[in-house]
Amino acid sequence: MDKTYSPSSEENIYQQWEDSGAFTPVIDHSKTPFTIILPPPNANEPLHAGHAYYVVEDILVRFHRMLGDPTLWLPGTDHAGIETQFVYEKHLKAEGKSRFDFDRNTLYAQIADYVNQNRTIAKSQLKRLGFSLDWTRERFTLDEAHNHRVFAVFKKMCDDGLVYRDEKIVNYCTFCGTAFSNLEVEHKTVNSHLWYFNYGPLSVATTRPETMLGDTAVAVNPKDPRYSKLIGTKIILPLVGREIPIIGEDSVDPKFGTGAVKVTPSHSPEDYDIAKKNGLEFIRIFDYDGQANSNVPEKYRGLFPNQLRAAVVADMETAGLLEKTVDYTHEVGHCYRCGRPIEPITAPQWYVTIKPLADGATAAVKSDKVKIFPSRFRKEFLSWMKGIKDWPISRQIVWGHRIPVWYNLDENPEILISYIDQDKKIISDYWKNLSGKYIEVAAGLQTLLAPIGTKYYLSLADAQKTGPNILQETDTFDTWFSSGQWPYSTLGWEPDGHHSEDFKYFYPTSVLDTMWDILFFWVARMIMMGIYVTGDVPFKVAHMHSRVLDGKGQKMSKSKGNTINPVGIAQNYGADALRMALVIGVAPGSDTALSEDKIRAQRNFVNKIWNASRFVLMTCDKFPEAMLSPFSRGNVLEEDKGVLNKLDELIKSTTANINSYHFGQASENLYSFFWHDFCDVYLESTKNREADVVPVLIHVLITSLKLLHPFIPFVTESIYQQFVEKLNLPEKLLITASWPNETNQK
RNA sequence: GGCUGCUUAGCUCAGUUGGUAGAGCAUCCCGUUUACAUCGGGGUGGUCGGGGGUUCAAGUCCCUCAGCGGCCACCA
Repeated sequence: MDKTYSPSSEENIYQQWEDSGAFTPVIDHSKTPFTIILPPPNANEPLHAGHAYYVVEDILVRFHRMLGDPTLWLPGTDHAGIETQFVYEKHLKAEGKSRFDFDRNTLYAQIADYVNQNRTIAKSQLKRLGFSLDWTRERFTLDEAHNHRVFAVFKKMCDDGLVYRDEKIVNYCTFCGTAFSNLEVEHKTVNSHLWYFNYGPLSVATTRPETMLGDTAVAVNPKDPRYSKLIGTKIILPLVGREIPIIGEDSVDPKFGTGAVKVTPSHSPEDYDIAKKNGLEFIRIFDYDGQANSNVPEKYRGLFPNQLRAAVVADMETAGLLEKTVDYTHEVGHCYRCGRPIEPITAPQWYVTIKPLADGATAAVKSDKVKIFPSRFRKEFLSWMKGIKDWPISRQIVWGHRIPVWYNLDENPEILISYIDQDKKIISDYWKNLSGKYIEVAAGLQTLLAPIGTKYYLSLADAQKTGPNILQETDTFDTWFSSGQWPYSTLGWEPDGHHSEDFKYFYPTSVLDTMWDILFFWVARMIMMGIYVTGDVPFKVAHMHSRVLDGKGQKMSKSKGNTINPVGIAQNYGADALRMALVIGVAPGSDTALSEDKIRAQRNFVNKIWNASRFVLMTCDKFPEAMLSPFSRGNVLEEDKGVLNKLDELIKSTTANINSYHFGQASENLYSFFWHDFCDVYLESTKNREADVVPVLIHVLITSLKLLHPFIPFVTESIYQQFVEKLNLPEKLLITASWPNETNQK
């Protein structure tokens, strides 16, 4: 053995594990399985330091494998809809192109190529970090099998009346060209202004002057004596000349601004509600690319919101109708992807009625059928569930599962179609003006926009029975609608009820581990959909692990240049050092600062284990006749009792700490025992002892290796192999060796 | 605005049911024919954010104040 541990052999060890079949469980109905589905990494970029936190799952999986449970850790990758398309569009931009240069099929194929390359990289990286995943069961969210399950569940939801289309206010990013759910909107504090506009008999205060062109009412509080007699009268909207009513609305706060609110139903969530309640007109003034449309006076058409704002304010001022401008700080929604302001806008979208699903999930969490750990996330979960809104599941992007509904164009001439024609020009027009060009339209199709109420079919065959000119919806599912079905889908749930053996045996899974930032996006959706589809929870425990920060406690980001490449670390210091550094002394769910110092310290620990083992092997060589005699708990000498008692405590505490997800404590105890109790004290004490110490030394070392193995699998396996050879141990691989029991009887 | 977490040694952080303060790194002294200098022995260093309360006993429970962070949220 070399004087220092070298991580260069780690890849060989991984290969040995994989070849041994240890990652693939044997289904045994007399035993309870232990199952984890890997949160599929996004297949759009190499892994980052956060992915190294899969180590939590590997610890659990290796622990249970050693306990003898049939243990499955199922790998996969996520197509990651908007995230991936966004990344890919950045590549396109670098080439001077954009998504508008391609028909949807071509764009999809390009992104698919890109993703396939990244999937290969991710797989090799996961292996490099030692994750004991069952690669024979690898999945991808756009696999045919997953696709057909997602579609079947959508159809089931339609049949159950849980799917509907509506043209509500949605969070729309005009740059990304798609709607988002509330979760994908980041609220940022913005220093802006309140503009006071004279609307004739009264004045309004607004943060969004540009939307006044779409005002269809002014609302006042009916109890406000200043305005109550104006209710029911009409005013002429400045700049536009349209007549709009003054209405009474309880939610208006008389103390804010002027106490009168301009109502823009198509561009403000609050105003949308007011309009629905009062039967107001909806005038959408922005198109989905963000430009002012033909509903505004000629001179404003084509302006983007910020340009329109300047123009409106200037014109109101010129008209003598701008009373004052006051500094005002408020929260504005921004696109979580591109960072631009979200435009609340009415748009037809597909929705899932969420209440029935949320009720099931809430009950499951309240009854602890799904335990959320650490418990503060349980509180967050329940309070979010309480206020949950219907889920907009459609996204106006290419990269994802295309929603499986089909339209007969001739039945729906008002469908708006964008396509690339034979001359490579983008045409955008209604079907009624395009009929006769079906083949060209279908070939160059980019998007279609079907008005609310458009008749649709849930299968292509059904649609084709009604006519020849059929197009599938171009919206895709929210990526979480797909990944929300990951647990039962990857295990082989089948819509026809003929589920796979895997599903029957491994579902519900044991633990779902992820970072807390996707508790609502993903964990909640999995619980809701899992219960709805299978009648059972998708996992019994949802464990939220820590967030990785840099050594100074700053969030890692490429722009800051403080990211850590986990594979680079593994090459320099060994995957074991990285793994240990991520878990040691970290409180459940808290942030962890990952510095190179910390990794180096753990590299030293790994080396310490290596050298202690070297010492034990040398002692074996010194007393070759003693090394094969078995360790016996019966005749333990006084001088060995101390270390054996501590070892027993360690077995007990490690087992308990892993079972209760206290990995930080478990690893700290292991570190402290091995370095101080075993090496500094006990090993030193054996240096002038005789052959009788050898069985004890071997016993304590091998037991320690077992306890350490879930945390630092490579070095422990590597050392174990030396002993297998020397002592001809019956268990040939540490990965499948048995977890220690307490042995020392006091 | 609602909810939630954090504040412990110079730095990064542990401390699971309350019982005389811990680790790693850094620092200082000593040590190398020794399994390991990616090491060993020893030391310096904290009135556990402030205040109050419960208790025989509080870093640990309760209240309050201050600072920092996170999540959620349609108030013009």
